[in-house]
Amino acid sequence: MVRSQILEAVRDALQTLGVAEVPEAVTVERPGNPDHGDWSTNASLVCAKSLKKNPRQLGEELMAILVEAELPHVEKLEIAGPGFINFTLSPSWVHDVLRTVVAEGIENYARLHVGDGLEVNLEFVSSNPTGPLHAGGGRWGVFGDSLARIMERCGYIPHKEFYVNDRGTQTVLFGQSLVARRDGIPVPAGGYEGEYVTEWAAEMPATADPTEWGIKRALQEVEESLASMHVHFDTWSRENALVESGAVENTLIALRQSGYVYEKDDAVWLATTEFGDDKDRVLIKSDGDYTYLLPDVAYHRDKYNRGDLVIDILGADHHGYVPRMRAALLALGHEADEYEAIIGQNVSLMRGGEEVKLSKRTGTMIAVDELIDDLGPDVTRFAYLLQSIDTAQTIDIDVWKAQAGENPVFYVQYAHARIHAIGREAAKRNIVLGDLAQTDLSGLVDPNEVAVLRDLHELPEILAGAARDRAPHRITTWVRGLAGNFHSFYAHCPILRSDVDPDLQQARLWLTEATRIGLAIGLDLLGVNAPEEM
RNA sequence: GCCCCUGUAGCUCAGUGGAUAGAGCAUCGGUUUCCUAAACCGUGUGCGGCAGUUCGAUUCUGCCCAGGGGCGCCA
Repeated sequence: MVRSQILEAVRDALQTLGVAEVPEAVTVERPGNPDHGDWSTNASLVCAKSLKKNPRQLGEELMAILVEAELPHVEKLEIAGPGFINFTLSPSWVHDVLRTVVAEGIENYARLHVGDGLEVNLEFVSSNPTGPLHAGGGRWGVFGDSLARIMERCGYIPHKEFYVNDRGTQTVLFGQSLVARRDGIPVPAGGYEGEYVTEWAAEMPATADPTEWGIKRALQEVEESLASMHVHFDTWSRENALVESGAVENTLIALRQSGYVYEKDDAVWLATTEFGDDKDRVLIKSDGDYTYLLPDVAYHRDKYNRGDLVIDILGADHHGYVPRMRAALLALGHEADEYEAIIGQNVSLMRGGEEVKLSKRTGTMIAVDELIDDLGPDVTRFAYLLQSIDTAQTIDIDVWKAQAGENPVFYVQYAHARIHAIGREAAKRNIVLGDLAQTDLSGLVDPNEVAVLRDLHELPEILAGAARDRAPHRITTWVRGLAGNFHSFYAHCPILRSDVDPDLQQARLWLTEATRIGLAIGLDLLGVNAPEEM
């Protein structure tokens, strides 16, 4: 679109002036200050040195070429500040944006191909099947699901997986805890003391295997919680299944063949320090049982059957785990760029002005269900996706509940519902939306109208950045901005009022239609409902 | 001690190698003879500190300070 046309012209001009390879640092950006035009390039600042010219002088030469090029929509060019070239465009450029958005629609606008069909395996949540999903796990669920949506729209083929550690110490302890609660005896040391254990123990049939039953019960709970936030997985993988299929033993053989396995103190070790880990790691304990690591390596190996790039989304408390997994995969011959770990910072919850501790074992935890019950799935998702995954998050339940009227989710949803309300009102007034091709958009010059269209123009770029940087919250930020500019437009620019010129009315109706498309795309990427009325 | 994340407005958080750093909440004050006021408009002492790289650093690098998380033959 416009921006890339300008950038191309700038790069061409630089080459004409003798810049053999135009640096990546040469960019075209939206200046913060409207006095600096619609677009601005730093080209002369970046390239002045290599051409041994001062930036203003180079700017003059660039400008002469750019004027010659007669770029579409460009009305004025000027040099400002230390040597920026500012482009002022006629409003017609945003009108092209409107036509593009409407023509491509929800399905195709901001549908990118940067992913080039790469199959990406995303593993997230993967909590122990020893209790309900806690609010922290909910963050990874919503983040992973939204990232998958974003990557899919960018041309990747995402595959969402949940890994179930249905084997090992924790699940056994959990089973024992259930039995203890059922029989009224003390929970074993390090066992699970949450209230849910007592509740579930009461449901447990006498004949059931406690560990097996407990895992099933917990998984059912977790799956329902995730589903209630519209988080679904393509594959649920079981640790036990990997043991039974021989995948774990095969992985051990493969690791041995790599030459990085050795025995010491009756245990089997992997020399992960050869790949940058702090210390070597045990694969098989001296008691003969696997550590967590070995089956997990087998699992990661298995995941490459369902993706060429494997991404783990982990909580901050697991970040120390990443170097050993990376080392194991490198030992098995995978390339460094085939594995990636996203570390999410922790979530804490506030209620009644106090922090609610999240621990399955001590029992003072808040399950995601409680959050969803209090806030609903849309608010819960939006709250989770409001900020960067790199930031420790505190969700104050009281605030999100109390704010119900002026909450960012409703603010955005209301913008969408408002557009539908306009449509309903238009029908009531027998105002019919005409053919866009026949519509004169030249009346859309109000700053509020232009602001909405500029937002829409930015979506593909924002989306690409969100996918590249694994940052769904950029979509949240963008969609809030679009909703805000739309509300301003609505307040300042009457649409259906009888004193509005018919041509302008049609143009504004098309503007609302383009906005509807943008909001629907943004909300869908977040997995938040776009209501037609509220 | 080592590793990861964070430090931006009273609070919760966005944001950018550039020319005047934003939003919501909170405060105070405005807006409705025809489109939903869940909205709009106005109101601000802020980039933890010190160096370095750069034409230019809040953004990149190093160190320091502060907060969170991790450093098991647990997961």
